[in-house]
Amino acid sequence: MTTAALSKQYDPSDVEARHLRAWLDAGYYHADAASPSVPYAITLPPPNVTGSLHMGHALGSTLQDILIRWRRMASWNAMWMPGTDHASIAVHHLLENELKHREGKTRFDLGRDAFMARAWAWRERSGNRISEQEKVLGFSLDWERERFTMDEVSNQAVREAFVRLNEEGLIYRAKRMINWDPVSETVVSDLEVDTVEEAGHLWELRYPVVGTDRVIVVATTRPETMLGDTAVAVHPDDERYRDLVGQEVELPLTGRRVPIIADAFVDPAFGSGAVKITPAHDFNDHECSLRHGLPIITVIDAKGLMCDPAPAAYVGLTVERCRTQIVADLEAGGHLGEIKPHKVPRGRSQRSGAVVEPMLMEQWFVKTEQLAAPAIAAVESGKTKFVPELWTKTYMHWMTNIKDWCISRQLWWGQRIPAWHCGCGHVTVARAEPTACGGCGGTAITQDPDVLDTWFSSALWPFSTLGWPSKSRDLSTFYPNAVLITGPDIIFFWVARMMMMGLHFMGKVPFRTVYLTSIVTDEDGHKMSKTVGNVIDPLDVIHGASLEQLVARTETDISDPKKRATALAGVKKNFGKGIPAMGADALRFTLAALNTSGRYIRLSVDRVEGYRNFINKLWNASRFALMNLDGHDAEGFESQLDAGQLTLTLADRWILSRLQRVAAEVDTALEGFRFNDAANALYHFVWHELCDWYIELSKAHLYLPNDGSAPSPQRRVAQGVLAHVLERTLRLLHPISPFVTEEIWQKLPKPAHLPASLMITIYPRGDERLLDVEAERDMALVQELAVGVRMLRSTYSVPPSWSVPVEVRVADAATRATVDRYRALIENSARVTMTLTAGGEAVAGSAKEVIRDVAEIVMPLAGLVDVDAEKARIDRELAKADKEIAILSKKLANPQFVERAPEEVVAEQRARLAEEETRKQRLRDALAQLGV
RNA sequence: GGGCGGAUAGCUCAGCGGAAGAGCAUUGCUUUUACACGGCAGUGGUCGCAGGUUCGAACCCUGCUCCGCCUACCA
Repeated sequence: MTTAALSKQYDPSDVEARHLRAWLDAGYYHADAASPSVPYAITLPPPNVTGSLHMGHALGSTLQDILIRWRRMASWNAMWMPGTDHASIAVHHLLENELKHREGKTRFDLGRDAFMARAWAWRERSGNRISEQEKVLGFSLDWERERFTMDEVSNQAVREAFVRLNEEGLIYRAKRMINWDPVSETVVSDLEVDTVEEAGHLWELRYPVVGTDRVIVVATTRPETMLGDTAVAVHPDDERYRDLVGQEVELPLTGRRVPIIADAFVDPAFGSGAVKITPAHDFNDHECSLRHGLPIITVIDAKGLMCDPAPAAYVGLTVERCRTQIVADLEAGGHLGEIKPHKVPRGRSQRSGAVVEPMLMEQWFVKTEQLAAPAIAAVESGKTKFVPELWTKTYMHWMTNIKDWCISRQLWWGQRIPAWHCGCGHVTVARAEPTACGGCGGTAITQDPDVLDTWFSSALWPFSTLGWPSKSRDLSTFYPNAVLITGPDIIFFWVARMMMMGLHFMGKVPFRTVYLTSIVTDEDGHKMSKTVGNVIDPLDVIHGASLEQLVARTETDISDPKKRATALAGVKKNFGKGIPAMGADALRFTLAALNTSGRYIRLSVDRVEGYRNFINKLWNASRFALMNLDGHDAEGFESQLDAGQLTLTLADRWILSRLQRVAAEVDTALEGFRFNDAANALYHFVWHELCDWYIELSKAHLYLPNDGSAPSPQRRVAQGVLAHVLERTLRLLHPISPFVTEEIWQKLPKPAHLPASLMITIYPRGDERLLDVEAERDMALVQELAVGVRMLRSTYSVPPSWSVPVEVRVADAATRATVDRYRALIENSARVTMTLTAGGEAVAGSAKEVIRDVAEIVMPLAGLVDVDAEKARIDRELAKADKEIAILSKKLANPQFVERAPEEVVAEQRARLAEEETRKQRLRDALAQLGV
């Protein structure tokens, strides 16, 4: 055997690279749309080409790969679609930042074409880096199909969808209040704005009422917008102002006269009960202005600077500076009332961090009401299900309150809106660039400068990746997808929109299940962030990284010196010892095992180390197997096992039965997306059953000497069962940890008919017919007795070398027969020699352990027993028994329980009471024998 | 303001109507030829609080207290 090939500690570095290449070369990742197998498709949420993969990607993709590898092994036609997203605004932000810091330029200095060239170069680098990382993590994506949201096929799909929606009247262009990002100089959607409460002030402005000596006081958090005020509003029922409604105020600083109006949206209890109305720069005010036909005066421009209709003194000031100036000027004029500190909800652009300015602008919109209805119905009827189910509510809530979707962006990196403007005012929307205006026939037409919201192409992704609008074989085979796995943060951005577009264009839901992953945080529950210095990079976990490397990278990554300092402090605190290389398998196993239905996964290097240890345990169990499989005839053994021709030991029968159970458990768990249950079931099986018990017990047979040239029959069976169980276990583990399992599997002697790779073996399913209940029951007794003896040995510090004689008192003939039959197993694993008795005499100076109501272990330890310690231990046991007895007796004494509870429950409780009473008696005897 | 979650062993979390579980940490013992990234054996919990439903509640219902996350036009 090739024992020399296996090192004591598993080293993932060369193993992973080797199998990765082999799988790719063999084409195992590819799925054929023409395959007769049942399709199972997943579309990878395309990562943004903004950089590299983070832990959130690693989690989501690991879960997807587990499903894909599992289904592929279970003979489904499993297809996993890779791709990347152009991430319009995110890439803009990134490149524009770089431009600003490195060259001191804006994108406008550079120009559209040059900027696009840079963006393409960036996407090339980032896209390649991402796919390399995905390969390193072992993700079995169908690379032949790799796509990009801005490739030619996707562009075509986008134009087709836009044109159709336009023809159907579901796209319109209108001047609306929108959120404006004055740094990126583009509209952003409501979803791209984070509202945070920031400390600010509430200023009271005193507006004189025309023709009276009265003053109406309005409260505002944004005094500078008073330059664009066109009314003052009060509540219609507000007694204080009723007589003023219909009159005018004269605005300070501008001298403009504006009306006092009554509108029910005003809350009389807030501030003074009077509100200044700035229709061009506030959502509420704008709606109010529409109700009252007020003029709209824009005083803030696209760069966030005060502009023309404002008095010349303010033009060109930033909003903040203008605010200070206005307050000073108002005060000078005696128009300022009280100033109070106030928490101001302030919208900030998610990407640029700029304070978002509500502005009135012409934009393109998708009408969502009609599109949302089928998307709501599909979830209500269960055509698409959310897992965990609680997300259904989030989706429904959004969908039923959906607003029209603003799809235009004043950016360059993205799909250009397929609309051409003409001097005649007509807008021509077309799939291909038109040569003439569709209205007047004139040729002086120009394409709309705007690009589409990134999420427009993403919304089409589940079918645009399959060739839509062409009617491809891929489309008919792989649409709808089986499942979508993504983070809950993009339910609105993406999931909802794919549902709408999928149902609209394909007539079917895009996926049957939406599985929402947890969010990965650091071990304290904080979001991982470069500037905090708590980011665990998946590649660092796989390949390892020294503290020096982490520090160096942080230094180059963060240009702001202040942020760099906090980031470095974080890195040093969190990764003081660096990150050991733990391999992709360990990381994947960790992510699967920690993925509960909770909302967060607190990840730490320590956690991964725990599962790295598990991988190492598996490695060493395999190493042990390979060291002891000389002469093993896999082919012959398998056929004899199938034919039931083998004489199996209790341990053999038990582990084979347990294998069936764990296979069934894993199957059920994966079926229900309970990845943690699957991972934990395997962890427990490998470590605490296969390693702790089966391997230990099998040593007695595996260490038997070869009888001449041939191994002894007992040894052959032990070899066969070990090899068999290990081989099936590797298959079960493969979807979670593909590399180490493939590596071991390749080395394991196995029947010739098996394929060339573990990846394409058949996934084991638990077979109930192969369960051996009797073996499991007997083994449980063996384990209890062995553990009981070890406990006594440990308590009394019996040297490991001393094979203690013990008396085992058994309650009945059946138990006696079982214990007797498996005597060797117990004696071996507990290093003890047993005498079986029916009970009886006290043995002076002995320690005793009671095994339920079936047996007692008496260990004679003349002179060794610490009477006080033994008494304390037994007292503890007695207290437990007494407590149980009290609860059970009370229950059984309750006539209503006996009458109303199901018969089997009552019977069970009676049995337990009897058991506890026997146990108690034995414990009391033990105490009496101690002579205390 | 509205909505949704969470509160279970020192930590992180499973369990979600019929005997309190795991991993890590911790305490002994242990370098025995698969593994010290190991082995063996322990310690550790009136399941946030208060009511209710039930023969029976960590689990279902109500209220409360903390803690998260979405979401919203109190200027």
